[in-house]
Amino acid sequence: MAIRAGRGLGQYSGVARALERVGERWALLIVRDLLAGPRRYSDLKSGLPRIPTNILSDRLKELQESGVVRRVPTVRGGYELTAFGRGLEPVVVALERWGWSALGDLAEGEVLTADALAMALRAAFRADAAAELPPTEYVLHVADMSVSALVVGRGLDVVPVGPGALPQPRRSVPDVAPEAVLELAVEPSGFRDLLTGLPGAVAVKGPPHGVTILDGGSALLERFRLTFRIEPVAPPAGVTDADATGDAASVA
Amino acid sequence: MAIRAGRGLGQYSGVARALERVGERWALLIVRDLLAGPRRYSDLKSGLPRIPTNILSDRLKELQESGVVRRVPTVRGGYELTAFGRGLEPVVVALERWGWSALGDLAEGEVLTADALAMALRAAFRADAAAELPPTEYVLHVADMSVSALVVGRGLDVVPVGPGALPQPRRSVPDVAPEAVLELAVEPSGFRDLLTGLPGAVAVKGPPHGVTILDGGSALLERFRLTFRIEPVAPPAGVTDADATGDAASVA
DNA sequence: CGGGATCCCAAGCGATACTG
DNA sequence: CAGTATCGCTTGGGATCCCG
Repeated sequence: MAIRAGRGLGQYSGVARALERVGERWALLIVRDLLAGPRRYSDLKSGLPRIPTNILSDRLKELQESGVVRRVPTVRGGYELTAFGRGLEPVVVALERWGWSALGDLAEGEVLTADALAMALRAAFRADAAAELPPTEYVLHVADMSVSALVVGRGLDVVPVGPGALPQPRRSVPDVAPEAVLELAVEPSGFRDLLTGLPGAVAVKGPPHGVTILDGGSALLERFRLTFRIEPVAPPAGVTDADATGDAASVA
Repeated sequence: MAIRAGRGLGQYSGVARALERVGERWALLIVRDLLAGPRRYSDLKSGLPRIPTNILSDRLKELQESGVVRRVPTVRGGYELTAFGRGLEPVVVALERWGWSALGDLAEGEVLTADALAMALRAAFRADAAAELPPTEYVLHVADMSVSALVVGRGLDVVPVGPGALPQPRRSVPDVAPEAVLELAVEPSGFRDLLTGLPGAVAVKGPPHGVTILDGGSALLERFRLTFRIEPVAPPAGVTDADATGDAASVA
């Protein structure tokens, strides 16, 4: 048990305490997926293709000991966040927003999962802008998965649709029928531009590359872009050698 | 290139990109300290007593390659955050707030540094409450170090005072003379209660244990507690055994 | 068949020593 | 003071195997 002494960061600090609990590799990605709802072991594994199974098992055990994750009693292999674990949402959202500026292009072998998509939408959500718009449902199809985002007032509820596991009935927004529905087919490459682009650009240039409107008008797409937007923080500047941040692709 | 294959998380996601850049051990603690201002190698080393020097060297190199950190040209061994790196403040603040709920007591061998203190104050800052209070300076003495927090309207500027390195003249708040100054001597143990306690408690019970007013009245202490407060998110509940998971100190 | 546990190897981390 | 070099140990990665 003297091992534990080596693990601590030796700091009496909230940041250090947080990192001791969820700072290990893969831990916050597991939390990200569980923020979308309860998941089974195999769901987590398939959503995180590069994680070795023993590491996933270890992390889940550690996260349970930290009080971040608990097992779902009724479901074999089911895991969910505790209230304490759900408190990590601001952390994950902040990471998502910051990392967005360094997203670059889809690299080979990288996956885009429904849970990652859901978190991106949560991080991009503008409650202030949404509050002035009528209740709307946005359905996004990316590759082989789909997510539905229901926006009512300042509330947002994102649920993965399709092969997602453990269907959760809880909708955190009031049960109102949306005034309108926008349905988009999005290429993984166009997904970044969809959330990054400036509002108003649709009216001028139409949908970004890789985005097709399946249902709804371009006015609804504009509404989407007012509701969901991630402001780039600052370019990863000052890099001496090449890094893979290919944000130069979008020629202005 | 093959190196990257092993390191990458294989996810096209902002969270994954962020973790690939600042998810390594110690990285976010280095960022935390640099958020307080430029620091020299030795400052970072002494603020992070448990970090091996080669790891500090490696992390600084990696953070420079990621565009998070740059060297201060005029100072030997000086480092500072880039604009991109300063964009991590919401991440660090969110971690600080969450980790605060799991802070526990000061464990043996743990240090409380001025930079950690400054980040705690930043995370605890309530701009809404501060906006309705007159400009105030708060000086905290903890162990052998001191920090000064100047609050003007919704603005906050925290500077470590004393043996801190690279004195930075920049004050982000307007240069107003504070209407009042509160000076506190705080034990490391009392520091947590000072930021966690509910407002109003001072009037009833006086200062928390381990907090002594050196200058200013208890009304100013109440002002402090309105201005700086970290709401606990939720207890690290649901743990099977004691909540001492992660720390070796089994002693209560 | 899904949910993990066990191996082995490589890479990362930690402590110390050493150099410009 | 600001790192680099080296070494043993711990951890993560990948494949396999076991158990219900």
